[in-house]
Parts: sequence; structure tokens; C-alpha cells
Amino acid sequence: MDESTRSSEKLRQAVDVFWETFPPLWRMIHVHIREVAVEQFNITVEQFHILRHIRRGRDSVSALAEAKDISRPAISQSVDLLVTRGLIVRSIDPQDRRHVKLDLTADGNALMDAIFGDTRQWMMKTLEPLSADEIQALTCSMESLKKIL
Amino acid sequence: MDESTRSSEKLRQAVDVFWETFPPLWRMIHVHIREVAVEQFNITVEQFHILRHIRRGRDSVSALAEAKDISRPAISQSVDLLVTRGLIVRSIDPQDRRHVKLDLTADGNALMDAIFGDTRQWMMKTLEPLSADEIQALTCSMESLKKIL
DNA sequence: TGTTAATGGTTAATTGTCGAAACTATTTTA
DNA sequence: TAAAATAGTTTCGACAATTAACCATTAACA
Repeated sequence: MDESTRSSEKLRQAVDVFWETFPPLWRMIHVHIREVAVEQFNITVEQFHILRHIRRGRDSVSALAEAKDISRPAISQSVDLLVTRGLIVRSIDPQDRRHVKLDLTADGNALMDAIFGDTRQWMMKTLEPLSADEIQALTCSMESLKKIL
Repeated sequence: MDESTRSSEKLRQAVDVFWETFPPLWRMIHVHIREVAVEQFNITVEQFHILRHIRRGRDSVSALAEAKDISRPAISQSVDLLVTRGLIVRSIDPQDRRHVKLDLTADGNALMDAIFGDTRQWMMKTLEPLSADEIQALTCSMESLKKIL
């Protein structure tokens, strides 16, 4: 077995273990967020993700649509709902009057703080069984993944 | 700073880098699967996930509903569609006639083989820039995550 | 400079998916 | 044997997503 064959076997192995791990993990997180977001704050998980993106600086309908890979009208409607809920505000950019800037309100920020705080607690609790080395390896792995995205 | 404070800082760090990495990564995968599943095979990503679960042994409506955390009627309807598409078959378990066993048809299996093959190729290509050590660390991390789920 | 194209966003109409409630059928339990 | 629990489906209402058409603004260019 030559070098490249061996390394491609490793790759394949990584991909396979990925499929056994990521989907259930993501699902757990999804379920947890839903519990907090829906039951405590009465917003859907999708709305949570929109708020999350706005908080991270995606401040227009187009940017959100691109980030979430759904249509602009769909975003526009969700934004409508979140505006009426008082969680975000629209404001027109004087530099480019086509651009409608989106920002979290104080309420929106407070809600996100609460959900993130809660989720972080939960995730920390979930990861607690791991050893310090495993935590370290996990962090490094994610750093290297982030690098290639 | 005592021992437990330091380790909880590490945990928090892991959680934070997680949030910067996972959602965009998952989105990329989602987009890729959609490209293959929708454009080549004309099924939705959600349908793909149902087929994936069936393939992995979740062979009843209830098991799928539990695994995906959505209602049984929703699953039942999706299953309906996939049956009419000829991708899965329902069969009644003679041992327990309430239980409707779900199985992929030859077509369904072929479709999943194709999507998985394609996706694996794509993921391997995506992970290729990583060094052998990084791949190794990634695999280990996912093994340890799998352990605690 | 004035027309055209591109960008950013919304509205309207349609489709599709999900969930709750109600139902049938089967099996388990008391 | 009657009641309860389990497995699945059907119906119906609510919500979310898409496409097409639209308005406003800015950029491109002939």
C-alpha cells in the first residue's frame, strides 16, 4: 500500500466517523435550542438562527438569504415577524438607500444572551465527561476545520 | 486560578469555537447534499435524511419520528411520498401486525449509494488540505464525541 | 448624460410541510 | 374480557418557503 492510498483511507475513515457523529450531535443541539427558544421565548429555531446571524453581523436580507441559502422573500417575511415581535429593527442606510440594515433590539439581544447562556451551559455539561486532552483535541480539530471552510 | 476554573475556561473555549465552526460546516454539507439530491435525484434533503435513517436501521414510522424529533403524521406523509416514488416499501410485520416495517428498494439503495459516494468524494476533497495529524485529531475528536452522545 | 442593467427589498399567490386531534387496528395488561 | 397502550393513518388548519412580479435605488456604459 503506497502513501497516498493510506492517507486516503484515513480520510475516508474520518468522513465515515463524521457521519456517525455529526447528525445526531446537531440534532441534540437543535432539540435543546428548541426547548429553550420555543418553550421559554416562543420563537422557532429558524428564527433563532436568523437572530444569530444578525448578531454576528449579517445585517441585510440578502446577506441572510445567502448565509442561510434560502430565498430573499422567505427572509423578508421572517424579518417582518421578528420586527413585529420587537426583536429586531430595520433602518435605511443613508449611504445606499436600497440597503435595509437589520439590528437586534435590546430585547432581541437579551433574548439571545439568554439562549446562548443556556445553551453554553448545556453544552459544557455535555462535554464535561471528556478529558482535558480530549477537549484540547476537539478545539484544535475545530480550529483546523474552520481554517478550510 | 484553580484547577476547575481553568478547565471550565477550556470548555467554554471549546463551545465557542464550536459555534463558529459547526453551523457553517453543516450548512456547506447541507448545500452539497441538496445539490446532489435535488438536482440529480429530485428528492429533498429531508427526504434524504429519512432514507438515511431507514438505511441505518430505523425501520418504522415511530422510530423515524423519534430519531428526527418530528411528529408521526409528518413522517407518515413523507413515507407515503417516498413509497410512491418507489424508493422505499412498507411491509407488515407478521409478529406484530401494528408494526409497518420500512425498507429501501433497490432503487432507494442505489440512490443512497450515489449520494453518499458523491458526498464522500466531496468531503474528502474538502478535508484534503488538512495534514495527516489534523485528520487523525479530527477522527479522534469525533470518536470521543460519539462516546458521550 | 441618459438609458439600461444590476442590486436590494417587498408583495402576492401558490405549494408544501408540520402538528394536533381524531380515527382504525392490533397487542398488552389488569 | 374490558380497558389501556401502541402503531400508524387521515383530516384539517397554520405556518414557512418558492416563484413571479413589482418598486426603488445605484452602477455601468455608450
